[in-house]
Amino acid sequence: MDNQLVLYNTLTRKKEKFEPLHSPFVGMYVCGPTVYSDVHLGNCRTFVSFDLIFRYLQHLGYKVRYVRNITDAGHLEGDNDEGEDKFAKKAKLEKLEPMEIVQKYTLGFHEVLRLFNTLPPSIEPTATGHISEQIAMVQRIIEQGYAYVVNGTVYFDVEKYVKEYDYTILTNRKLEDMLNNTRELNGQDEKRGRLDFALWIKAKPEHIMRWPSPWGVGFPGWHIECSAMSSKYLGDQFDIHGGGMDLAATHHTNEIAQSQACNHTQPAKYWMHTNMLTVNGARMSKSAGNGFLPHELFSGNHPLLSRGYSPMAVRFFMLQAHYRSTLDFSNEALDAADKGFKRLMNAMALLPKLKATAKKAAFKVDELRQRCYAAMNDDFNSPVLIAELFEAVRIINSIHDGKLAVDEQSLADLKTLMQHFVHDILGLIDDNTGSDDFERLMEMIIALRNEAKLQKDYATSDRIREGLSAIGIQLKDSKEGTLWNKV
RNA sequence: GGUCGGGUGGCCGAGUGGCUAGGCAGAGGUCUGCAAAACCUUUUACAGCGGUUCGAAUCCGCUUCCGACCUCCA
Repeated sequence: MDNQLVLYNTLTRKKEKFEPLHSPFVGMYVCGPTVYSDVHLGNCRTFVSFDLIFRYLQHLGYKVRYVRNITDAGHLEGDNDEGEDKFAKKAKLEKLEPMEIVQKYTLGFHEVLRLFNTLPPSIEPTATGHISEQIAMVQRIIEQGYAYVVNGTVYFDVEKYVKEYDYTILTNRKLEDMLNNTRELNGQDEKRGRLDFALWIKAKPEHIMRWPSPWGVGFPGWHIECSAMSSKYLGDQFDIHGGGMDLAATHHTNEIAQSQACNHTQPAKYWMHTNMLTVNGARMSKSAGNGFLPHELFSGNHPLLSRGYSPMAVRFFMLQAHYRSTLDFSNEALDAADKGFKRLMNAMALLPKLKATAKKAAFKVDELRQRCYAAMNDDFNSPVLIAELFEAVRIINSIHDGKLAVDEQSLADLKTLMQHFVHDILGLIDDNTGSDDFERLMEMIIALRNEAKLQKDYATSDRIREGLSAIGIQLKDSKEGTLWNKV
C-alpha cells in the first residue's frame, strides 16, 4: 500500500494524496441507477469509471468494500417533491406492478454491466430494502433539530443547517444566489425555506409504493436512501463517495447535509465525480432524447450510428478519456477506438506465443511498468496508461517480428505487466475470439491455404484469403506462420 | 442571469512553464508471390489579443465561442 496515489477531491477542488481512514480497508459508495427505465450509455460511463477505480484500488492491495445502490423507490418526476412517482408512472404505462418495473430494469442493468465487464459491487442495497433505516435516520435528523413535519411530510431545514454547516461545500455556490435562483413554488407550499427538501413524503391515496412511518403512510425522499445505506454498510465516515457530476449540486449536497445533521460528521473523505458523455457536444441525457441504449450501440441499430461496436471496444473508448473530462461520442471516434482496441488485443494474443531470443533484452520493462503506475497513480489517468501500453504493443510486435531482443525474465515481466494493466485494471478482455471448434477450423483452412501457396497456386490461396475477408476474418502472414483475427 | 468547466493538428484525446503523449486517418519506406498485418520514417496543433518570463499550449488579464449545473437524469 506504499503508493503515491493521488485523486481529485471535489470537496477541496484539488488532487490529494489518497490516505484511507482505516488502511488497508477502503469504503467506497457510488450512487447507482434509478431502475425505472433502461440504462443509457452515460450511466454506463460512470459505472465503468468507478469499476476502473475499484479495480485499481484492489490491485494496489486495498480491501475495498464497494457499495452501489439500486434506487427503486422515492424518485419523483419533476421537481419540488410534487411530481409523480417514476416507478408508478412507468408501471401504469407498461401495465405492470412497480416492483415488476424494478425487477425488469435491474436485470437489464446487470446484464449491460456484465457485458462491459464491470466487477459486481461488494454490496448492492436497494432503497425499498432499507425503509426502516431511512425512517430511523429521518427520525434522528428531526431529533437533532434539522427537520420538521408538515401534514405527514418531513422536510430538511436548510436554513437551520446553514447556521452551523457549509451547505454549498461541494459546489462552492453562494447561498444567496441559490435562493435567488430557486424557482417560486406554485400553490400549496408546505416548506418553510425555499431550499428545503423532503426526507419523507406523505403518500397520496393513489400512490402504490407506500410504507407506514411515525408521520403516517408515505415513502422516502430521494436523497435519504444513499445517506442511510452508506452509513449502514460503510459507517458514518468512509473513504470515497462517487457519482456522476450531475449529482453533485443537488443529490450529493443534500446527502452531505443529511449526514452532517444526523451524525455531525462529513460522510466521505473524498468525493469523486465523473464527467458526462456528450453527443455532438451536448450532454447525453434521458430528457434530451439523445441517448443511446447500450444494445443499440452494440447492434448499430440507431439513426446516429453507422454500425455496431462491441462492448469491450466501447469500454476501451471510454477509458481512452479521463473520467473527469467530457467524452464526445461519434462514429469516427468509435471507429478509431475500435481499431486501437483490436490492435491492443492482437498484441495480447501474440504475447503467449513469444519466445526469449537473447540473454539481455533491448528494452526495459521496469521503466515501462513505472510509467504505467505513475499514470494510474495520477488520479486514475487511464488515457496516459493506454498510451504507455501501446509502447508495450510496439515492443510485443517487434519481438514477434524478430526485430527486438528479449530475455526470459523480461518476457515474463512483460506478460505480467500486460495481464495486470490490460486485464485486471482496465478490465479489457478480447470479446471477439472464436470457440475451440472455430479455432481448429481456422487452423485447417490456414493449412490448406499454405499448401496452395507452397505449390504457387495463388489463385486458390487468394480465394481463401478473400473469402475469409468477406466474412470479416483477416489473415496475417508472418515468418512465424499465419495468424488471423476478426475485423 | 448566477456558478463552474472548457476551446489542442483531418477526428478522438493526454499534457500545467523548457525535453513538443497515444490511438485513428494521411504520406513515404522495409517485409511479402501479391496484399494485409507488423515495423521504421514523416506532414497537419495548442480559439484570438495583450501581459509576466531567458523561455508559455501550460501562469495573469481581456475578447470570443462552447458546454455543464442552478429543474428529473450518471
